Amino acid sequence: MSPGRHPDHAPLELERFVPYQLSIVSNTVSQTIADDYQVRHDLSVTEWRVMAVLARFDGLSAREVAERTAMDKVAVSRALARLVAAGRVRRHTHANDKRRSVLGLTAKGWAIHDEVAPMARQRERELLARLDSDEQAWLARILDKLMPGDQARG
Amino acid sequence: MSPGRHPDHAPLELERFVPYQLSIVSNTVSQTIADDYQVRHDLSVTEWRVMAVLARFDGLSAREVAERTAMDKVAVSRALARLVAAGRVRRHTHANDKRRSVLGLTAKGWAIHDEVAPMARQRERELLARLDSDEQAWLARILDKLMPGDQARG
DNA sequence: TGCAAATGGTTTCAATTGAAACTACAAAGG
DNA sequence: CCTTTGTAGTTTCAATTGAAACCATTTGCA
Repeated sequence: MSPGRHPDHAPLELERFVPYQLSIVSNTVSQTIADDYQVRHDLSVTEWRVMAVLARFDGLSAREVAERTAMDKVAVSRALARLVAAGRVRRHTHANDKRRSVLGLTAKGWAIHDEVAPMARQRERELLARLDSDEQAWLARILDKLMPGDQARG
Repeated sequence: MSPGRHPDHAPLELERFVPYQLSIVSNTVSQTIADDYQVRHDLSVTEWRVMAVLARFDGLSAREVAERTAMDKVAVSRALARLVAAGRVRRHTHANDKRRSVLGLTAKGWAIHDEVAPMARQRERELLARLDSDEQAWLARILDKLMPGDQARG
């Protein structure tokens, strides 16, 4: 290598670089879903994730919501503040630990959930419709393997 | 109300919902790359993308950079402002159109590129190492199909 | 020509986000 | 008890981002 020069630059081909592709695909998909119904309900992606988790697991604390949504506790705290203010989530204090909150969807929250969830599934279907069934199966398998926290599982 | 599942409402299983998985995987991967070298060089992901594109295509305008990085023009403008200020990108005005800029990496820009690009590839390899070679091949194919702008190509 | 519309790029202002500090409560050890 | 340390959750402040307005130049066309 001659001094002071950079002879073999081997530039990255962004459009074939997997982390870049993932980011583009992910952002496009999330944006499509967000545009469609979440803007309509004045519901951010983070808020929707919190609602989705509370729909499955009633009575979680904010920390548990954070764990299950892969969001940090500040983001969860802010999402919850909005959701509670909007009457979509109820929050009361844990009987045996006054630090913890006990969270759940209200009737209004369920109503929104029941409208948004099928739509989200529909968007997922539309995304997957661009793949044939082999590709769909491989994608599911690949994403399972790439999800963090899955390294240990065979 | 007992804690637990609400099967009648068909709650979304976030961890099997493809858009969610994509977002988690994408963010984790990008963050890993960013932490590693880009923070070290005080280089954001957007700045790195601009540099990667200019490494391949010398003399692009800002708009062309925006097209090739899937970023909006405001983000590109800001990234360029920082890159030019840091002496990593040179910018001059197009001879026949004084609105357009003509962009390229400086020697300093190339030096950073030549350090970051191999590292980015290495991280990509580490990601893909979690998949077997069948899965790697399918992932490449699937991402190509899911990349926006690819719908038309058969 | 001359003037409206379009284009390339930047700036502004408000909303969003992230990191660290902070409050309140709980648990554990002396 | 009382002090230290840890945990749940919120607030604060600065940095980042996005949308719209903006400026300069070019283009289309009467």
